[in-house]
Amino acid sequence: MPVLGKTKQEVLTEFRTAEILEAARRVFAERGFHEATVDGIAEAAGVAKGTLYLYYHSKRAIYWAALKHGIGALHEELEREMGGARTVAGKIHSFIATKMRFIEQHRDFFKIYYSEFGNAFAHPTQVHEEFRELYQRQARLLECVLREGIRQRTIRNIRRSATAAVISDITRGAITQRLLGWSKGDVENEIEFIFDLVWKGIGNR
Amino acid sequence: MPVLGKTKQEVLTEFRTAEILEAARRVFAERGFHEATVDGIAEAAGVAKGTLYLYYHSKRAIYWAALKHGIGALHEELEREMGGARTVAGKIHSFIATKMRFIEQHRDFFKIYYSEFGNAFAHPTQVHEEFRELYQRQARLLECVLREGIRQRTIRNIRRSATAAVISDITRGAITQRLLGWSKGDVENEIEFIFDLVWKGIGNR
DNA sequence: TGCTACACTGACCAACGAGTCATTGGGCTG
DNA sequence: CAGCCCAATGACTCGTTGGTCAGTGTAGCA
Repeated sequence: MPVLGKTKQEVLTEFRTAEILEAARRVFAERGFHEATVDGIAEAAGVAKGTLYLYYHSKRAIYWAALKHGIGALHEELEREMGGARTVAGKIHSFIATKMRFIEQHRDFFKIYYSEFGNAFAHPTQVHEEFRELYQRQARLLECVLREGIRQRTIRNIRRSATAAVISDITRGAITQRLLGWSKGDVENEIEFIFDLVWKGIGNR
Repeated sequence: MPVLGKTKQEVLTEFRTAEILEAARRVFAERGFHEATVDGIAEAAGVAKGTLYLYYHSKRAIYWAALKHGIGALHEELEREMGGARTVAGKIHSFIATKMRFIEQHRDFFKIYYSEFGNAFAHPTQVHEEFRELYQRQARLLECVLREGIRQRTIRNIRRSATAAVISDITRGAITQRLLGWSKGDVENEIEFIFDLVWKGIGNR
């Protein structure tokens, strides 16, 4: 009997799902998709292997769910933060800053996310397609802002989609370097540095 | 008996090695490290599996050798092309252009190279360390040019290493997008576009 | 208190693939 | 031409792991 909009089963499913996803994120981040074992995830989640298969039909499905969940959370945060900024420069700054800060809080997720770029070369199929979709949704946030900037003449009239890709790439690159421990130093400094470079690069004058 | 500087054995080893590496590059590029099988590589190379183990002691060793070989070739090309350019702007343009063009000729290698960035998260050890070394050797080529530009005042006085990383990242990003088929269009256009953005971003004025 | 439903368990299985090694055969030497 | 050497072979071993399913225990109900 459904009470308060949720049956007992729904509540349970939600709880287990969250538990498993959280463990999966940790294990996949630490070992990568192939080196991670389903047993390992089950142990980290504190359940038996069979239980995982009650909620996800395969190892890949678990991986994919963890990935999607993280991307969703990031996207929401980006929309919120960019929406809060008033100027074009502010929105672009916000994109870079939000993404860079989010990572410090969610290193595990980002390791999965970025390693998926590498893996994407190997799976030319369904998952790959869906991953691209999610990635480009982010790029589109930037494209909108760029369009506005060009209209206002604060930004030179350059190819929007290519420019959005470049901004994404720089941010992604900086984050990768940090995750690999190849660059340290204060995040906030890095944010300002990147924004400055970008803004000089795309701005009018 | 060594004749003309090479024994028969050396010639054979060289031949087999090249043969195997070429096949490995193809197979790893197509399937990724884990999904590729040693049997598959052997078949592609036209030899039996046992033969591979006469020349490399493990699957990883083959992978690593293929990766290193490609990085070496790219580095030589970069040095040559950048050395040929006379101005600072020319050298930076040359870095971007050489790398982007190289890819069109060596897509297989690049797929391995870039997927290694993802994999690097999982192997925090020896290989990872050596990979970083090779990556940073490339960044150093850029840093040198940046130093010169700053001295000449053609480039603003910005953090050299971070800037070098950014230029690498943009190029890498653009290449990744092409490899994944997410961006098409003429390579030469893309080179100009990226160079323009970079130069506006780092230049004085 | 007895019964049922079902979430959960973990021993088990089958497939797979890295790495081995006894055997082969072609080329070179004497 | 005999005989040896050793590169090449590929059937085999054996550890690993994704996925299964018969069995267990407990919460909730009558």
